[in-house]
Amino acid sequence: MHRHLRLVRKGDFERVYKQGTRARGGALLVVAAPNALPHPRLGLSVGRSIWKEAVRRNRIRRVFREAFRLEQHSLPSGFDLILIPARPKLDPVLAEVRSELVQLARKAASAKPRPRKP
RNA sequence: GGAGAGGCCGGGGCAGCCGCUCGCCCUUCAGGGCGGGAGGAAAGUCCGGACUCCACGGGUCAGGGUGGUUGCCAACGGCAACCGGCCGCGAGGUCAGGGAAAGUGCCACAGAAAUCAAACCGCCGCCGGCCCGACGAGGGUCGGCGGCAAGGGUGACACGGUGCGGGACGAGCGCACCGCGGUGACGGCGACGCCACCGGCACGGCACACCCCACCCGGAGAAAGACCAAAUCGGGACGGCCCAUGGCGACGACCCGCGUCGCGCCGUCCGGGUAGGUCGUUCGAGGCCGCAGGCGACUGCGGCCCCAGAGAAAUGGCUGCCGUCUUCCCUUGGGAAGGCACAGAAUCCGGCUUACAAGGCCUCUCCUGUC
RNA sequence: GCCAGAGUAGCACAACGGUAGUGCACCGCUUUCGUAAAGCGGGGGUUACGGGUUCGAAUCCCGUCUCUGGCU
Repeated sequence: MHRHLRLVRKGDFERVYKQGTRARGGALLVVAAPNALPHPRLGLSVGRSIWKEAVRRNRIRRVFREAFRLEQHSLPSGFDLILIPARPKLDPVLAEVRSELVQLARKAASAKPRPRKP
């Protein structure tokens, strides 16, 4: 996907974590924050605690990215979305991730921003 | 046919659609076309280098590493060939494999004794007492003196082992063979091998205990480092304004007055530097093929090829057909379901180590059977 | 990317190269009307794993795995 659809800067991640709203499902944890752009942007965070092997973490990133690519027009526009695996040892299935992504992104986007403790 | 030893290959294949990333080209700046796009271990980070920056006059010491020999290599703790010990009938495997007469230390328990030797049970001789016999010969027993280290027993290990002779019993006391040590000749670049002679035998083990000897080693690491450079902050230079005729400081030798400059504001420029960006960044001790040299590791020459370069980090998703394995079903023959490892580049090379499904190949050894 | 440290009974920890122990926990007994505490007795270990040195290894050496921590 194009570079402008991705979340790149360290500052962007910190802004979303600080101001964003969260929604959790069986496979995904979505953090959403408005970005003043006419399209959504994607950020990924897959740490070593999910899988020890790099291959498996790459697999999760690729499935998440593919789900975002296929559903980007069904997502609420003007939001930055950070996708985090909801639990360790996740073996992602594309169809489930797609439907859950749309559902959780809409839920998070409509929720009221709630200031989190630093 | 069975049981083994050593080494190697492999890492599913072909298409279609939708995507990602890099390079080149076209472009109406929307995009389009063509080509490249994970590994043998990319892994662990255990060694060695290249490349950067820092430090640096030399030597010694300290600290760390290596440890049969000769070679290969940019270098190595890697590799090759050879030597020696141990294991295996063998093919082969394995070994940090220098020094224990430079010094220090340790060797528990058991045992008499664990290393300048020593003697528990013992064996033998002499002397004396007692007993049997007869007061003798001979024998038994107790004590003393002396000789011995063969046998028993302890142990992981006990001044070498086996045999013969010898002797009161014994003992390298003598001899033969083996082992050990020394000297010399010969072969080999060398580790070492082999032969002869001499010595009757002493020098237990542990340096993967400290240590000694020989050789090697400066430190940090691409988040190294170089360049460009917003916003903000403060620094410097120049110009202008303001001087409330005030405040502080400097200068005009000193005091008073007075004057000039600066501290203030604005503008321009300069250098430092953060976010961010660019380079380093992929052509290299590079692959493949052939010829030549070498037992080999490897080297030389010639030809051909360009083979990932991301950066909150690309190499993906879906589908069809074929291959292969397992299970099940009807049983010429097919069908269905499920599976097809270990694992993901981050500056780059040379090794080592570890992980790895199914399958396949080469060489060699031993046993058995048949011709 | 780079670099340290640790691994011993269910838990927390000991152990000059010479029979692996201590406390808590567990089981049984004593004590009590009963329980707790206390006392006595007992079980429980491939010393993370695989090799090597040594007569002998938790300890020394090499490799592997796991965990923890640090720098950036």
